[in-house]
Amino acid sequence: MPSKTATPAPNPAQMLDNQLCFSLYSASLAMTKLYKPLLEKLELTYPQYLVMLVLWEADGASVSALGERLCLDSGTLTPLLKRLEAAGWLARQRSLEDERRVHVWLSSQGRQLQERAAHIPGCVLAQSGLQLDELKVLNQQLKHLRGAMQAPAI
Amino acid sequence: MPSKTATPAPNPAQMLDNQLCFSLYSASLAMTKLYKPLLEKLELTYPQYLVMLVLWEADGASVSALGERLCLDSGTLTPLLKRLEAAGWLARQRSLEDERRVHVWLSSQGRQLQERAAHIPGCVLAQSGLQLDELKVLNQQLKHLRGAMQAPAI
DNA sequence: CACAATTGAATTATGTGCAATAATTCAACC
DNA sequence: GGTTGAATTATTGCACATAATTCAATTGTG
Repeated sequence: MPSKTATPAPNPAQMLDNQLCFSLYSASLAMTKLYKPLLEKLELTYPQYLVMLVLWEADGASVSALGERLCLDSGTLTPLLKRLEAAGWLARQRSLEDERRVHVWLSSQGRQLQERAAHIPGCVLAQSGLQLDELKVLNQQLKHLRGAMQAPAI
Repeated sequence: MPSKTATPAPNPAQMLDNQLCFSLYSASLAMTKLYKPLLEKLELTYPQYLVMLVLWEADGASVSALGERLCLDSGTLTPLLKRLEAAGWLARQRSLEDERRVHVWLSSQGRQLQERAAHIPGCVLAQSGLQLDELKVLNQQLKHLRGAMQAPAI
């Protein structure tokens, strides 16, 4: 029943509990699950919610601008945007000036959704059990980490 | 070209840069991309690598034990384990004591892979630009956050 | 022992992420 | 004006994640 050779080398650097990557990964999945019941009422998925956040700040952004802001590429965004368009939250329109570009415009329903979603950050904060200060610090640390990881290899 | 009503209410709580959820989400995706070139040489995906980390610590774990450890369910793990089995890293075997259970055993190649993967944590640490201390603190904070988010709603 | 409830894994359907490729358009040059 | 090269989006294929369902095996209860 036990493996022939017991764990050959209990390398601490290879233990799951010591992996920042796993904490990040599992915390991110847990966060998505936390949002799910809140977003279901708006009929949004979590990545769709992120797109709406961007559009509430910058309506009319191009697909590539959305991608840059969210660190996602068009292969992810195009079908996602089509679903948001089918749901009536926005419209995609090819730019007249540069027909390579596609811009995304909120519908009036899409703009109204901002108010209906205004309670969500507070709900999540409450559920997380963190103080606002802690949250801000962690947010900064994670932004810093993301920046470091996106930097080109030396 | 601009939207009819300019941003109706610039609610700071709804701005992308203030969302811990997005920092978490984007940092996690960036982390996966950081691992990708390292794991490609071992022909593992990132979630597959996590499974291997668990098995190197606890060979013969059941599917449900793996799921509990990794916060993943059988719908994710079953096809993933089948791919790892097809690649020759492990074997799945139904328990004789309780035939509902399926246990996962490393092959000798799977055990040998641990050494071939031993350099990865160091590579990622170097690329992240963090000091080991910072990393440990962040790891603890994220584990705490995950725990809070997994706690049942009040 | 009978039988309902529970558990564990697999299956199915939907929605991301991402790499690779294709198609289209724009800009610059000849 | 036509052509070439770069930029941008769309498409395709694969691998997760998750919820919901199904099915078999086990456990608990009387």
